[in-house]
Amino acid sequence: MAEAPRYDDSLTIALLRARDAVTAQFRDHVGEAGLTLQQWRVIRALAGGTELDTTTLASRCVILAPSLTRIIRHLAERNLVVKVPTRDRRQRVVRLTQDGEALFTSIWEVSQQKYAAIEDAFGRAEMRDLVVSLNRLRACLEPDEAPG
Amino acid sequence: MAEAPRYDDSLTIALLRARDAVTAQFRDHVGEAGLTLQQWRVIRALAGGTELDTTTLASRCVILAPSLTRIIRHLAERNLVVKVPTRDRRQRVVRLTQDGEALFTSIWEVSQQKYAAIEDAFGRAEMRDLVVSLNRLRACLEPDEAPG
DNA sequence: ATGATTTAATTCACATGTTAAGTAATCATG
DNA sequence: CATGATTACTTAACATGTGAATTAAATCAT
Repeated sequence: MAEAPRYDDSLTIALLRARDAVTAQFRDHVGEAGLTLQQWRVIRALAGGTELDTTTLASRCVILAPSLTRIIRHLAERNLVVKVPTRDRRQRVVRLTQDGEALFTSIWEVSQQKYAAIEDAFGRAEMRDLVVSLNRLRACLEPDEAPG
Repeated sequence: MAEAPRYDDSLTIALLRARDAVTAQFRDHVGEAGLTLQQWRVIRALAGGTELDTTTLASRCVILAPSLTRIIRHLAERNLVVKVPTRDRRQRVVRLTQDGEALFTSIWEVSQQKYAAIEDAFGRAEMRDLVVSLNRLRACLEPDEAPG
């Protein structure tokens, strides 16, 4: 039990709290548009006509496949995404509908402003360094990972 | 739409991925003991006879109150925690049972080893800097927060 | 070509995340 | 001491996180 790090100093807790603090900056705005943050990540990944399969979407949005299945079902029920036919019929490739693109546009600008506000508060260079550091941490722990 | 950050560079995604990578180091070991990572955070916060109310636990473990209610119910059903009587009967103060302390002990040592392995892989100084940076980020975004 | 294997998603079951509403105990005040 | 406000939790309802099992389609090895 000798030299346990103070609970507040633990990397796990620091990551959790930082993530909570950052996502809190966006949750209200995205929520007013009727989306969860996870749904927003999916829509953002598909913006601009991008067509993606479930596996790629899951990787880019950091959402597990079973969750993504449900999220896509929700978005499809609201006519925000549609399935795209594919050669390999195991794959589920989706893209945004016009409604989906419009919803993206209506959220994107303010979302960028809020991102910029975080940069202003924290420091642009510090933020760049932080992201680099986080990505290096991930690379250390997942040595054999294809770049997303 | 001009100068959107590349998706991989976004702070949100970097935080999500880093968190996933770090928690993945612990999930299997904690899971073999029959605990989720959230349950483990609660047990860790209570280890050594500490008695805590729901609000303090929620803050320290970065778990929302409704989730904590269920987690404590689960842990109580398994006889790992018990309620402690209080003057203010609105509060729910809990502590570990003997079984709970024993379970903590059985997990803690390996957990520390895994934490040390992350430090070795990433660098001790870099990790200290990263945690400081994450906590500063949180402080920037939540200016009026009492220290946990 | 055909059966074994692999791959891509989905489904299932249970746990947690999240917001809003509800409940009971305490506090502040007249 | 009565009562309205506040506090500490809990419930409820729905969405996502997570691992295991399942399904369907493509690929591989003969």
